Amino acid sequence: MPELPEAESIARALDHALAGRVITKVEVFFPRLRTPLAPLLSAGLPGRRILGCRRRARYAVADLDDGRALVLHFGMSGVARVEDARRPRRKHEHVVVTLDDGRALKFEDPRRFGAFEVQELGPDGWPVSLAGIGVEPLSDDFTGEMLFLASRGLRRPAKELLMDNSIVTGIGNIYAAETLFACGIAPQRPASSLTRRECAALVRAARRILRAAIRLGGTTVHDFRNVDGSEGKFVQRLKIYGKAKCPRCGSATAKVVLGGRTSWYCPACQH
DNA sequence: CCTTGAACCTGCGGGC
DNA sequence: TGCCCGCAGGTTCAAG
Repeated sequence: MPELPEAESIARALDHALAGRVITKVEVFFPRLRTPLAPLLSAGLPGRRILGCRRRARYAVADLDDGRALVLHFGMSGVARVEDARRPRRKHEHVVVTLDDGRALKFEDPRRFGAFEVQELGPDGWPVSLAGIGVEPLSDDFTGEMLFLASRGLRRPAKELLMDNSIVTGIGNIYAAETLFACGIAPQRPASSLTRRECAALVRAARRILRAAIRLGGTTVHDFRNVDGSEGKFVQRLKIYGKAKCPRCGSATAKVVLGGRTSWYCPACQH
C-alpha cells in the first residue's frame, strides 16, 4: 500500500501519538508477516519507553529507550492505528502493542506482506536491516547526475529505475507513473536511453510530486489509511495512474506491464 | 553483474 | 446467487 508519502504520513502521526509512551503489553495473533512475529514476544518490550518515530524508505522506525527500535513495513495492505486499547480486534490485526495511556498501536495487514520487527540500531543510527538501501529522494543525495550515473548500462525500463530501492527509495508504482508523465517520458524507455537533462527533470518532478503527496496525507486508491483512519487526499491530484484519458491531450491512456506492475502512460505525450 | 519471473497473501469487482 | 478470473501503493529470491 504505502509508498514514501504514505509511510511519511504514518511515521509523523506515530511520532505524535507514541512519543513518551511506555509499552505495557505486546500481543501477536498470527505466526508471521514477511518475517516471524514471535521475536516480538521475547524481546522484553513491556516497560520500554518509545522516544519517537521517524521514516527511512517505506519503513516507520519507532525508537525505544534502550537503543533498539520497532521497525514497521506496510507491504501492500498494512495499516497502523493508535486507538483505545479496549476497542475489539479487527480480523487482520496481527500485532497489538498496548501503551500506558490506555491506547494501543495496532498493526493490521490482510495480505501479510508487511513486517513488524524489533531491531538494534547500527553505527549509522538506523536499524541494521536498512543498511545498503538507496538514497532518500527528498535528500540532497538524490540528484540528476546521480540518477544519470545509476542508469548507465541498464536496459531495464526507466520506470523500474525509479522504483529500484537500491538506487532511490520509496518511489512505487503510483509515484513512478506520475513522475514519468510529468516529464513526458514513456515508462518502457530503456534507462540507458535517458539523457542527463531527462534525469534532472525526473528528479525535480519526483521531489515535487512526493512533497505534494506528503502535504495531502498520501494517496488512497484502495486500502491505505492514515493512523487516524483518514484517507490520503493526493488521489485527487493523480494525473495518469488509473486514468482512462490523458488530462493533457485527452487521448486514451495505455497500460503496459513492467516488472510485473501495471504502468499507465499516455502514448501521445510520453516518449 | 543484469534481467526476468515467480512467490508470498487476501479481498474485491466484473463477467458469466 | 455463486464461481472464476484478474487485479491491487511491495519485496525477495532463484534461474537464465
